[in-house]
Amino acid sequence: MSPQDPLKPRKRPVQRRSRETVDAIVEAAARVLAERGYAHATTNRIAETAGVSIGSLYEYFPNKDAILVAVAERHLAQMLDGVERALAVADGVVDSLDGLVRRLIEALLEIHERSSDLDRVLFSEAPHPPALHACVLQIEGRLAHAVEGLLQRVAELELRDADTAAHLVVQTAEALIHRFVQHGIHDLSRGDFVDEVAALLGGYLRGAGSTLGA
Amino acid sequence: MSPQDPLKPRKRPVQRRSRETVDAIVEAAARVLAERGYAHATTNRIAETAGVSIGSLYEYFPNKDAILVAVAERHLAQMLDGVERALAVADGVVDSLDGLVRRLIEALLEIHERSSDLDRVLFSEAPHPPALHACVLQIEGRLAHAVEGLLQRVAELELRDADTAAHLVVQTAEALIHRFVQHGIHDLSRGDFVDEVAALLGGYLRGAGSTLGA
Amino acid sequence: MSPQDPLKPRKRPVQRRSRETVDAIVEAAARVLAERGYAHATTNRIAETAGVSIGSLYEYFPNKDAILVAVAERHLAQMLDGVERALAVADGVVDSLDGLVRRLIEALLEIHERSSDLDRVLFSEAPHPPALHACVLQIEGRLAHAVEGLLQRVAELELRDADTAAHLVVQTAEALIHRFVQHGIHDLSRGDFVDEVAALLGGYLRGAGSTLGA
Amino acid sequence: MSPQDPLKPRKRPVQRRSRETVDAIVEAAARVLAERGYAHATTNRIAETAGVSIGSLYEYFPNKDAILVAVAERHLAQMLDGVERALAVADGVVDSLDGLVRRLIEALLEIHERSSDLDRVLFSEAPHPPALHACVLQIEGRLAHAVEGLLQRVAELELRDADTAAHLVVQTAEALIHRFVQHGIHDLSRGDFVDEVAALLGGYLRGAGSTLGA
DNA sequence: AATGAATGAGAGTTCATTCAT
DNA sequence: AATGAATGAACTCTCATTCAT
Repeated sequence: MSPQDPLKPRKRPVQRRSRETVDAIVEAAARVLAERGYAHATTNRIAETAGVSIGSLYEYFPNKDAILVAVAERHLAQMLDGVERALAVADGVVDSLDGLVRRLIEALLEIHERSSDLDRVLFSEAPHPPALHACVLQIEGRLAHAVEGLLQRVAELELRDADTAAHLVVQTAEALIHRFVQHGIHDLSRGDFVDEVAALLGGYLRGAGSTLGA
Repeated sequence: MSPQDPLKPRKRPVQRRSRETVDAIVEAAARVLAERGYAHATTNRIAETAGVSIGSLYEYFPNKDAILVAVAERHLAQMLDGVERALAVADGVVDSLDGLVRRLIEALLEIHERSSDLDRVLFSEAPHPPALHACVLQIEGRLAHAVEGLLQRVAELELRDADTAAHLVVQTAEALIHRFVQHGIHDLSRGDFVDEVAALLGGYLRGAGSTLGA
Repeated sequence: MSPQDPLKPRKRPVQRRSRETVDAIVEAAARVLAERGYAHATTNRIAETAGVSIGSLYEYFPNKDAILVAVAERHLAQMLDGVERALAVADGVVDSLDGLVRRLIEALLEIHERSSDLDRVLFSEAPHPPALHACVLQIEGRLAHAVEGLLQRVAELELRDADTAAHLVVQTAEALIHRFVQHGIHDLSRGDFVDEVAALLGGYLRGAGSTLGA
Repeated sequence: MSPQDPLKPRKRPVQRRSRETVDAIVEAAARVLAERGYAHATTNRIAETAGVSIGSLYEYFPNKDAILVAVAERHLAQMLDGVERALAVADGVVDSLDGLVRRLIEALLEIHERSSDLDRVLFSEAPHPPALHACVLQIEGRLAHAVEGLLQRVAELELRDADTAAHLVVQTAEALIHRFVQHGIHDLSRGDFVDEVAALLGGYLRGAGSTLGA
């Protein structure tokens, strides 16, 4: 009745059957997107892959982009989950800066490696409706927040603006890792790449207190 | 009829008139892509904007992606040109590391700001055929090479692997600046952003000799 | 399963609850048709508005057109009722021809004004299955019959074929009033319009005896 | 480039070939509409009937309703033409009121009889976008104007407001004839129907001078 | 060399209707 | 008697590409 947000799922699936349908659609969409790219991921193909009629698909999603957003949301949530789990190990332990940075890089790297095709489609190829962008922002914000919390426990650091530093670290890691996974960087091996990024971020964080303060 | 590279322009424009037609098409494509996005940049629209019939467009380009590649090539060449020009000022002068890094950041930032719409379309929205990717690689390689040359003149540095360092610097700067121009980073002002990136890259380069050497 | 008139309601609603459900559906359909037009009055929307599941709707109506016919029947019955009530006032009184004609026009006009949206949808926009047409015929017949009865009491008239005259009067009034309410006629004010139609019908009736007789 | 009127034909057909294409489409649309009704007159069916690809159809018409409007415009123009031709005979001759009225009725009747299917679809079944309505208004206006001119030559008449009278005559004749052709009126024969309408309009016009003046 | 009318596969989306629950 | 998830044929419309002129 109300002219609803054009990218929000159409109805809450209340019954178990419909919940499964929605899951099947999102799952199928992720696969089709990863395998064929955005342009060839047609709604009919997604429905077929999900083992669901096209009508059912449109029962739950008002249009193609809404599916895209749902896929991205699920994917980003999984990513965040993975990284948080990886960082959580450090929670009790007093970690060195280098250890922390490397754990972050490794976690992000593994996740990107596991879903590189979907990553490419979702964050390079597909249109970025505001809803998707907002979702990315939120996830990166939460990731930065988690990193910030850890940074403040590292004895050797005295950051002037931990918030900004955390954001820049996350953005830099994300961006470089995305590039590395997608098309490599200057033929660097995986190990060398990690070393370089660790050096980059470590150097930044060690200097960040004085730099901004200067 | 003969099997030909499907993304290379169809004929060498030998005559002057042809050359102008090709230029007009590429120019028009760049404008249409920037203004309407990849999805709405139809070949008919491009031809119309170029003041050329759709038939003529296909005389010079075998398909839509070939136009895309041509636009990207031209755009990247202009970008490289701009950065090289900006860095060239430093050629005679013995520059400080910080000065060099900031000049690089400023040059890239200005260029991205000037063409942010086209950048977004070309590097986020549009499909990335191998030919385009190769082109990007080449440009980034040349940029890294230029940066490497400058790095070796900076007295304070003793890089173990200047080549890799230069590549990473270029990639990091590129990636962060692209993100900053497209959707900002954590509400950082332009000035603060430049400071942070300078700190990031400066710290890396100063530490790079020992880190890799360790 | 048995071949059944495809536009007749499916089951006699014998029980009270069923009767209420049917009424709710017809009422909802009338509203949805008036508010969104035939093309956007989907059966799902009607069921939802009626507070009934789509399954239940199809329990009582074999298809969409059957709902349409039911709405039209109810609407026409209400119209007839209104006009008959308005004319009934004249029953005891010996009315002048002009008074009778004006009362008819006013009654029809008011009714059309009250339900102009539904009128438009029902009689202009929607398909006219035979069942609907039959219904219209019947109502107009009864209306003509009522008018005929009144005409015969008007002293000043001596109609040769009161039946035909009554039908023509009703048809003309109906048609002109429908047009006037839907899109106006030559910028005539409501009052002027009534005057003109009264003149038209009055003139016809006064002349009808001799004209046909000639 | 400009966001054009969504119901205006897309391009002026300049070359002869395209002019023929447009004509074929409109002609085919008229036939398909008349034969299958609005709901089943799909754009693909129209294109196929016209012997033209669906792409070509959308080259010249931005959407389905634009075709409808084009059909209506052509049809109305033909109708107007026919009536004007029929009335023109009276131009030189000093006609009696009854003669004039009958000639109008006959002309309209013949035209409606010739295209009753299309009439039904165009004016009852199909949606009435404003563009179509404007077109109807214009034609009826011109028809009324022509009738008004003739009325003023009829010696026996002294109309107070010839403009309004002409409009009402045209509207009434139109409406009744449309009904008569579509579903008959009270089993009246064609001849009787013409007599009745002539009586109706004649009576009105003869009385119109004094009625309005009263 | 250039034109632009024509093509048609295939896209996203709707909605009357069915049927397992 | 009632539900509402599921269906899928059919729709309108787009656009990269071809080819007769």
